[in-house]
Amino acid sequence: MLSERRLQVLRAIVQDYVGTEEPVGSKALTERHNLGVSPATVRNDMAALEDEGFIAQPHTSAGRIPTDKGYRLFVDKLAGVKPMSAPERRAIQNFLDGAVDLDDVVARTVRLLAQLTRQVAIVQYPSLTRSTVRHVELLSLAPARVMLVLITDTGRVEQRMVDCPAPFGEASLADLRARLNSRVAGRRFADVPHLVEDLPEGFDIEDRGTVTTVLSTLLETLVEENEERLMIGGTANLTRFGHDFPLTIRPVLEALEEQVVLLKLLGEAGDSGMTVRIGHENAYEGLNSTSVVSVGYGSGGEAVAKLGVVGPTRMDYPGTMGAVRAVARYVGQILAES
Amino acid sequence: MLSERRLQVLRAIVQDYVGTEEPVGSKALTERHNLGVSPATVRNDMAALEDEGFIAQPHTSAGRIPTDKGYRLFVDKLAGVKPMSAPERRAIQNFLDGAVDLDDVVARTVRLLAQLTRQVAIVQYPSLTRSTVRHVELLSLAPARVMLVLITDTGRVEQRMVDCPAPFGEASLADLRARLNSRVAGRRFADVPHLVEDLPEGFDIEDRGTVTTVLSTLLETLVEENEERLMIGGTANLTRFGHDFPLTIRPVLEALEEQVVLLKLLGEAGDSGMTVRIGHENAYEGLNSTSVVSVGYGSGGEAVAKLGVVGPTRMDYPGTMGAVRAVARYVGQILAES
DNA sequence: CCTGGCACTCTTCACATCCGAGTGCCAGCG
DNA sequence: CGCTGGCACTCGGATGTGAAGAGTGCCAGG
Repeated sequence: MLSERRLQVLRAIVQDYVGTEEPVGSKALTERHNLGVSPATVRNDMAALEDEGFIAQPHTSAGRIPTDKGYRLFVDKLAGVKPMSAPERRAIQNFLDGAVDLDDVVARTVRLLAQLTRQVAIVQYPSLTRSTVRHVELLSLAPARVMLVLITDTGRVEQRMVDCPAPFGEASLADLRARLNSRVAGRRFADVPHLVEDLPEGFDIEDRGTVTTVLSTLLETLVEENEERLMIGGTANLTRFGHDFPLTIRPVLEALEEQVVLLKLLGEAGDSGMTVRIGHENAYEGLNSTSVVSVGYGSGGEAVAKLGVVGPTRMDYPGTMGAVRAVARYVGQILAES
Repeated sequence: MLSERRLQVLRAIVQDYVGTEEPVGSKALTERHNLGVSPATVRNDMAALEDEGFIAQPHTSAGRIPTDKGYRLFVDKLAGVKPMSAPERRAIQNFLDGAVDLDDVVARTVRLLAQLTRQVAIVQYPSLTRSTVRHVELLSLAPARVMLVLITDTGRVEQRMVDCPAPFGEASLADLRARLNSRVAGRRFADVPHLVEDLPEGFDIEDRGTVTTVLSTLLETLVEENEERLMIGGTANLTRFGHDFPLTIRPVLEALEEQVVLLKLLGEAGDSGMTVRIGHENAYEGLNSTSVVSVGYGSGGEAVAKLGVVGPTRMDYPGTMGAVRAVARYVGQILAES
């Protein structure tokens, strides 16, 4: 086990490196932090830390930089979450309060996160399956064409066109709409499939085909992989990434374009509490030089989606985590109000 | 006026520079293009072209590169639009045909454009005001809470929450819905404002406030600046931008985050036909080292929105223009079908 | 008007050098 | 036993020099 001082040395290395972006040497360390020991002692500690794999030297005669393992220890044991200041919290709230609809909430959240953390922000739309049905609407656009609109309690609206196998009268439509809503309104989307199972049975034989078609479109919309959407922002912050620019940034931009990758990324993160994935802990190779900080947010107790940021492994973890947590909290509040 | 040969020299310079990304000299030119004259002659021509401002030297003893003015001449007079090959056209069509809703169409279009041109793609959602109303739906979510849903013939759906000044009965709602639709269905959104002007007058005094509120929300939704949405993609292509990376790419990424800037960008482009804005022709400073190729697209004769790409001024103009035009054409077809 | 020749200009690259930050190790001290 | 100062060593980054090469402008001659 590492001695207390060695942990302090590691903490100091992480903090300095995050601040300066340059390998930090023993002398600089003793000067900037009063560790109460000489550079030589620190050098011994550093050698030990390097043996354990917490820090590394870019080349023989340079200072040390933290490894992914070093950051991991730092995040787990050495650093807390830095709470937002009161003015910051107020600013967050004010900014989010101005939103007019869900798209706007998400868009504002992305901007906010990107600005606060100076990193790339990712915000997932509230999951349908984890939300509650507020209303299901059916509109007849043509004799055999129906538009299906799902509305959740989080304000999300999803619509889908349905081509019916047979013309569907206005009366039948109203009937279906009423029965459907009486069954599912107020219920969780996840429960919808078995709530509507036997619905077609109550209809005339000639309408049954259409009812079935509408329902299957409804169920399709709820399939996990279709229903996930997200928004990203702050990609301009990637330019502050580091020195070996094109090589690092390229795969990150590519990853950000692949919603599938991002969704998986957020999906892998723990369901409750904040998750920090550092460097190679990320399954996707392009993100091996980044860290992802994510957390679930929700209107009530349960998380309905996640949000987070992607930044260089060399990031201000306490600050980032503080910002992410605070934003998630306020977004949850906003959603609960609407 | 420039002689025929000098124009050919300019064309050759543009083509070579676009291909190699390196300043092109007189000797290389005569070798790669059979101009039928010697390097010395070309040198004279180049000197003339430089005097006129079409090309420039990065430094005294280097080859020439085209200036914005040079590209402009190239695009206007020297190059055509390179049509897509048959397999390419088929691929475009296949790819777009798979879309399930408007969001999907737009998302696929962005991907497609980015892939074809290897540049950053921007696709605007069909403008509300330039589309036709298919249906206006009103849903009662709570006694004094109505959801307004607008559906266009292009498949776009916009929803807005309305807090009513007074409870609004289901009957009144149905009444309003019917009257509203009979007035505006099938009409252009742009005409909606004066079509509904006197609508409140037909209602009981106690409902009139709510009707007015609903209508004003409807009109707000149509205000130009609110109703424009767009999607971008292919930002990873920015990494192939050039050498002086961070400096060029940063402002571009920033511009791409500012939807306002992009909308203005597309807005400034001509309404019909393809527009190419080269380097400093772009009003927004951050895009001074990029060119923007854009064109309107629409389901029928008239353009309902625009799409385009942003790339380095050093781009393959004929190819890019060909891709942009082809994609716009097919998107129009898809929208018309839905 | 075109051409070959020529002197000139600059950038780029390779190579050599120097400097300093940082290290590891060791002997000595508390 | 752990901490310290001292010291030799390493290596990367900065700086400088020189040669090579690409490209130019200009001029005299066809």
